[in-house]
Amino acid sequence: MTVTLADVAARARVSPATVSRVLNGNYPVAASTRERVLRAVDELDYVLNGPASSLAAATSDLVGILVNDIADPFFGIMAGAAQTAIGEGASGRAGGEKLAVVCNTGGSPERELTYLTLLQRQRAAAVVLTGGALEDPAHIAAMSAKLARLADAGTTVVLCGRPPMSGGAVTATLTFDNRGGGRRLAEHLIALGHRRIGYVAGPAERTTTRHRLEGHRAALAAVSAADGADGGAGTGPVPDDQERLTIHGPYDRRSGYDATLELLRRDPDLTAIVAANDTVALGACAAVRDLGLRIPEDVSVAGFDDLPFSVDAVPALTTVRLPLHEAGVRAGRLAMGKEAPPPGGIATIGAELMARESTAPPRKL
Amino acid sequence: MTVTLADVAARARVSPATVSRVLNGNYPVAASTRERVLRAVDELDYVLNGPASSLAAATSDLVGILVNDIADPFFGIMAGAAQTAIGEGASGRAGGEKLAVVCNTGGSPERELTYLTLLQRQRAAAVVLTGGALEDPAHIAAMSAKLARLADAGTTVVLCGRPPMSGGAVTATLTFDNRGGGRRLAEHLIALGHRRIGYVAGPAERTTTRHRLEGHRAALAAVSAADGADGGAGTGPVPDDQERLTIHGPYDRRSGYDATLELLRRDPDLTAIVAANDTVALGACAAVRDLGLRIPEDVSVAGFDDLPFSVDAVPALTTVRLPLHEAGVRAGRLAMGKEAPPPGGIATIGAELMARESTAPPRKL
DNA sequence: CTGTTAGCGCCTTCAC
DNA sequence: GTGAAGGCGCTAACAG
Repeated sequence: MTVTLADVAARARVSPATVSRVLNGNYPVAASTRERVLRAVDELDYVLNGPASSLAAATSDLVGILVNDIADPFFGIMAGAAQTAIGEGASGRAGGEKLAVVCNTGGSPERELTYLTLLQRQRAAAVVLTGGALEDPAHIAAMSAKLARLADAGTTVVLCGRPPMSGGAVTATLTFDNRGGGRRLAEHLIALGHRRIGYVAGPAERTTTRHRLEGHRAALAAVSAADGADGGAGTGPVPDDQERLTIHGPYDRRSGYDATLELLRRDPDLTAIVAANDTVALGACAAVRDLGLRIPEDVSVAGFDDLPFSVDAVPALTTVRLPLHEAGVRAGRLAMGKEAPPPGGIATIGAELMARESTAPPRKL
Repeated sequence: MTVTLADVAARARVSPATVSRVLNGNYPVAASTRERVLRAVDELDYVLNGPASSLAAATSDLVGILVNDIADPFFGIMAGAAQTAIGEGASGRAGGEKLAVVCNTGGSPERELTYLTLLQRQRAAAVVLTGGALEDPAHIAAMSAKLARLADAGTTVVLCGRPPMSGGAVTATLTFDNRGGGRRLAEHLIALGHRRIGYVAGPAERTTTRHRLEGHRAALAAVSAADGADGGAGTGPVPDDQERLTIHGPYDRRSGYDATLELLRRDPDLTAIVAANDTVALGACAAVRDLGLRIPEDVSVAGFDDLPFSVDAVPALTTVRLPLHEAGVRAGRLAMGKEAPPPGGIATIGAELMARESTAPPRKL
């Protein structure tokens, strides 16, 4: 029924081993022989049996890319870039390519582990984990163990936009400077004169959430110390109870909307809202407008990530740019061994402030 | 080094065959035996060898989902929904799950075929193709042939948000009513009084592009016939040369921006711009604003898809809603055989007009 | 440079 | 309900 390597060998009048060699291209074969084999492959419309090949070779050409939310362009951009970088070297004829494949965990720790097991089962050549990690100690331990096993089995592990993990299982880590980005964004608002700033944070247990928030708080703490109790140059002092001005929620539009309504209810004198990311910021903008307030005259709003739609928001969204595409490409190359890991295995990727129209000096009270 | 099924059998004091039976769960095994085997699996931290298993069984648990652009939420939402639907039935312990995996073609026909070959190689259990198809006859023929081979090998093929293909290879097709959506959107604008409407279309050779445009043109042709030469109730007659008011380009923000500038240069009297999708519409909005025109007072703008950000655009974007999530879930279930195919194998999914603030009656001249 | 020989780890009839 | 044996299709030493 299905044509096998032996059939090709018969038609080309060579041994199966020779066919295997020309197909894998990692062994010298006479040009004329190769020619004959390739022709037989075409004539028979032969397709290699992946499982058989993987079984015999004890490796596969599968590369897994794990993302938290495939519907979020934040992950889509990174994953697409990584997939492209991995798919390169395509000889057109589906020769030695890897099958780069993205797996959507939906942010669920169980599914994250399940996917890793599934990939382990397939003897994946490499695994790329993208985006923030969960801070639950049990889950971290489970992940470390799982990654260690994968590495043992020869799978390359790359982290992209994710904090470093202890243990030697990880080949390379590309981590975003979320803390620095958060800090610079807050400093930008402070420089404009803002002191009462609401913060719509992401899910509490995620590293990305914590780091961005820490950067934000650090900037506020610094100005608080400098200004003294009188509030310095800005509109009053930095409020003491930052917790009250922070609301956690998922990384979606709805969370931004609801949290912003609540923040402005708790403290109608807020002059700015900072959101966990651009999507959340969009929701925040909608809430501000629905309250009859203007952006940025009445309330400034800022996001994070600089997704493609952010520049088209009205007013254009002030945010922090993360080089998602570049990071994805690099992660892909790292996973394929096309690029040497950074010194120490860890590279920090900068986050750049993009000051646009959604932030401005606060209205004088 | 790596623990095999035989190791588990030895530890559980049963035969390899028995271990296989409890792992696959498709054969009666005594409860006590099963218990013992499962314990051994846990103690040894055994992970099934996928390739070996697939080779012996001649099937794999891999399911491929092909998308044109993973960074576009249009595809992300469908793919995520499909992946979730396929991943269901997870017994928690990575038992009988499928490995649902998304492949990004980047809209390239070669990569589409390459991915199918790769999936064929892996003996994928099912393949879901999402989004519009290329209309190049050669590519269509190649795709049909490839899908036929996949189907022959036992792979289920499902089309989601894609036009039907001839040939019996496809198990089920879910196709969007792009034509109807385009028509209803145009009718909405016509009812508001618009007659001179610019159209920023997608890539010329894609079915989605053509169908949406056809719907649009059909509505205009109808009103043109009804109004007669005097222009009827609207602001003047429907222009004859629709080609001149149509510009093709990729499905991205930039294309919308550039094409809109060009359209308004060609005909400054346009009262509305219709975009191929919401992302393009965002670019169109930016261009209109940069020309110093107001939306919708000076120019109405509309999109297609109703992606999550569209409701937060300012003004909120009039668009056509496609039930992407529902379609994705259904495609996933179809791929898993959890749901019977629609009668005739083809189901058309409706497209609903979402009239919002970015469209209004044209200013009187 | 090419052919021969063993398995890779598992599933699946068959017997019991 | 369980064990024994053969083979799935390919690759990787070895020879030659």
